[in-house]
Amino acid sequence: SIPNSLMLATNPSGGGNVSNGLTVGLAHVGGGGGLSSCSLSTTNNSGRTNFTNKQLTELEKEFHFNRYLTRARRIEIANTLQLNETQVKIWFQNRRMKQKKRVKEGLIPADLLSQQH
Amino acid sequence: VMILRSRFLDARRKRRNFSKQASEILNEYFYSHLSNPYPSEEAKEELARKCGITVSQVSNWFGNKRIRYKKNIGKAQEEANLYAAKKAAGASPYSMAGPPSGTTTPM
DNA sequence: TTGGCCGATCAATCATAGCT
DNA sequence: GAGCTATGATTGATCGGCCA
Repeated sequence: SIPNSLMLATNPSGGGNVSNGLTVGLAHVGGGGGLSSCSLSTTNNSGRTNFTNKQLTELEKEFHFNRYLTRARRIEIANTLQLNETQVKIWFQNRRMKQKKRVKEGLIPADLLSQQH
Repeated sequence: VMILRSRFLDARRKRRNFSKQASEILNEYFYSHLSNPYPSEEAKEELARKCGITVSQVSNWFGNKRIRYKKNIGKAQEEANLYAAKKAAGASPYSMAGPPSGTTTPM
């Protein structure tokens, strides 16, 4: 009867990181030399993927070109970057929220939110 | 963990701890709403205004606070008691509008 | 009914502040 | 100044709600 209590890690609007099956690329956080310039992302024990610099750079590049992805483009990017479609979709979703937040805080011009290529 | 990424200008590098007064206000709210430590957007705005920080910072603070409180309830209990006592004493210079919904033994 | 998006949040991690 | 803890910020991913 206390749905919003922190007890049992429940919360009002979901969230939480129940480890899912995402295991793209190498399935371990390399100990020593795993530089992010590698093309394959790694996944830590909690299931969180560590995107590589290359993947992030490409995703950013694509985002600046277009904030929304078509299904076809998503598949293309996923294949190119060796990520799955969901990861690409979620990345763009998070990226849009990040941009929105920055606009709200006046860190970047608002007209970026309406730009479309 | 060697993922350096291109975060050279990461805002994390310039962080400043909030003022003691701001922390007091946030903690006061948190511990008086322990059963539901999820402030509404309006409450966040009011907290942000009173603390002199942004709404995002308020959200970050509550996100961190909830997680860290859960991770160490025992340690936090001490802090909880402190704010509970303050509340009981009525010495709440940073009172928020709206009804508190917390207790000291939830979560 | 299905899939994408939004908004809020979680959880892990990063990087710095601050104390010993 | 080194070492360690506290703390604010970031971000991949999840959850519920909304909509076409």
